[in-house]
Amino acid sequence: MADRTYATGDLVGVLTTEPLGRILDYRAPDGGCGDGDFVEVPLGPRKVLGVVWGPGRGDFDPAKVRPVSRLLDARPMRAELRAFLTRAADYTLTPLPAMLRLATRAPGLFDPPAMRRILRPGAGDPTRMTEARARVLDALAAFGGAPVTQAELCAEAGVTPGVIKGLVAQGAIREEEAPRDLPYPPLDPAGGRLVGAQIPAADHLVAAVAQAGFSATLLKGVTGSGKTEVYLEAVAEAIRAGRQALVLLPEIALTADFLTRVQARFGARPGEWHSGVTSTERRRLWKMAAEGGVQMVVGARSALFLPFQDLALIVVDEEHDTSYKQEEGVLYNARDMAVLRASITGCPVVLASATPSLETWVNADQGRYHRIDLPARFGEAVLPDLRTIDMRAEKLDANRWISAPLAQAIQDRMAKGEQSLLFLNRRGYAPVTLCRACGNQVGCDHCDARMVEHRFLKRLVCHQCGATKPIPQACPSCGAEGRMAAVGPGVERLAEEVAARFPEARTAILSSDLFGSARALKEQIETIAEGGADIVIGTQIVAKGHNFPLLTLVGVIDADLGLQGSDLRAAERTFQLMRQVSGRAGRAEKPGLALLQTHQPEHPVIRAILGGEEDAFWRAEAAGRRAAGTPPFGRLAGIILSSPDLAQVFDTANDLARRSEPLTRIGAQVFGPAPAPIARVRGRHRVRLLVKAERTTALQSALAEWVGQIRLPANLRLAIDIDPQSFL
DNA sequence: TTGAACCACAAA
DNA sequence: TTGTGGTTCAAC
Repeated sequence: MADRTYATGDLVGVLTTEPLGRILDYRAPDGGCGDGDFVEVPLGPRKVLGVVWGPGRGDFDPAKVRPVSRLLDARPMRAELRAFLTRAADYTLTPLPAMLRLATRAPGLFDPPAMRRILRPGAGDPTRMTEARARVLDALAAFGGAPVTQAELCAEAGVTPGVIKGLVAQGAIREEEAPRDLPYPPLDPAGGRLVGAQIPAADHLVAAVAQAGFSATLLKGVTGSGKTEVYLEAVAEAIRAGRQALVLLPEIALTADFLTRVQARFGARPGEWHSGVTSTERRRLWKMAAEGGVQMVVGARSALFLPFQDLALIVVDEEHDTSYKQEEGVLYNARDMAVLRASITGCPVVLASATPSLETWVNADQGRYHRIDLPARFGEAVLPDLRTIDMRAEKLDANRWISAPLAQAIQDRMAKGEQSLLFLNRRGYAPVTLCRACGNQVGCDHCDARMVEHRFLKRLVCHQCGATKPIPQACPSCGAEGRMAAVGPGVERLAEEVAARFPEARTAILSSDLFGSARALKEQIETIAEGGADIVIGTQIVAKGHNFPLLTLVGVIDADLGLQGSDLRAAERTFQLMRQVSGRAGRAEKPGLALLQTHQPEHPVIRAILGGEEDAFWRAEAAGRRAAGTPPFGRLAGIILSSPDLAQVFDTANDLARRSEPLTRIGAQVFGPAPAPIARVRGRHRVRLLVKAERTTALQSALAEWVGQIRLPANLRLAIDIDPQSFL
């Protein structure tokens, strides 16, 4: 769609961020406007943000059409981003205004340009050189003349503002006024040393960037194979071409580590985008993305909606990670949307993982994606020796979870000064608190979830909604005193067992809820990497890209955990998690060992993990899914209805199920309604329907027609989840 | 999403 | 009659 311009008074369509069903007609303001212009328009008694979205439809009473209030001071939204928002809205069945909100999520975007104070090297010398002052001047020089704020310089040099003030007073640093939103320091693409198989892999990606058309590549390589270095070469190519690159990471906790690596490679930090970034910084990055003042952005899934001026490459790192799926508000999978954006933009997308998702594996297998396999490098991590411990043969005391062979292995590592990691994917102290008198389990008051004891917080916590309450002395159900018992292990409790059995060991727990900030977590990780702990106890979080060079043993406390339930992806997820976690152990000079405690050592997933026959495992999974007609060979959509009124949700859901004609017409099946996996969350009852269709059908339009048949009661919410992560 | 308009009902 | 709370509707 080519951009049009409109003369003063012409009818234009404006998309606002208000949840209205349609694009509204306005009159172009004095001086005219063009497609993509950010505008402020009157809406009822209010003024709201909008984007000019094509010519007006002219079907609204001309006397009631109001003029655009004003043009906002921002680069117009490019046709490419508008097309992406439209297609993403259509695909996810999300109203377009909600999509626009995702793309304008930075405060103060349209404030008039403001100035702020920046620092530059001055002509004078400090009267007295102290260590802190030297650090400041070094840090300032390191910015290479790029504008720096006082806060940035303080952080970089590790000093308080007082030190800088002193240097300013003495003329060693000069203060200047500069526009508030500054370009990011330039990245230097030169350098980059690759070895072995990295070289042809990087060549391929660099060529794809240079060629500048859409292509999708699966970059598969185990931890330590140098995936990151390889795709950073593709980023370097984008920078050399004066264009922009986006790297998506699944988790904020990973960004700090990653930014350091980028800085080491390119000499400066890229733009950083996620929920933890200050609003000032977000506004700066949003503007610089639009103006070309940032060459590389590292971010969480929402970075996909930034208004890049000239995007040349998208990388989705750890593409299999489930946190790419947005599960609240607008429901989308950032990995899939990244592919969509790349195809609309016409640039390469690289999906990187050691353990790709089945969808990506199939796409590569069928030739839709190019596939590059990186072998482990010499001297780097290699897959450890994997063995199971059959827990049926182990007789453990009550409240003990570490088997004798595992304990012995830990003892051996300690004797050698090496580290062990115990992996248990359960936060808190104990997953269940029950009354020994009546058997009642303490649940959340607002959700149908059990509350998890967190001894660290001295409270019970609902992992669904976050509500907490004190650990009861008397049973809330039968009133019996002192009969409450903690049942089952969480990482905190496992730590207790470790402390009892290895009193001389230094232990560390890595669990997402134990750290107030990403920084505290990073410090803990660094301490461990430097050898500050003998035994590390961790949840999921340890599976994600942290390197512990001294680690040679991984003990998986409960390898069966992920296999429970009838979720289709359970096998896939367990396989990935076990591979990732066990991949943490060992390097060539210090071989690693991974011990999986399991009650079902003959389970096909456990055997596949042990056998290391990866492609065989994927092929078997793919065959199973193909036979069942489930993704990626069929399509699914989840419909979640929620309301405080239980009867109302069921009535509406049954009503929907009865009117399934628009779906059966395209050969789709409707299952349900059934209570959602967690039937009540935050006081709202949730009911779920599942729609299954063939891959090639027009599922979205049928769904829209189907849902459009019924009028929703006021406090009932309906969410459509295309390609749900979990389906049951 | 927001604000205004509308309606029912209770208090006075 | 006034006030209050909840629901419904339009917005260009």
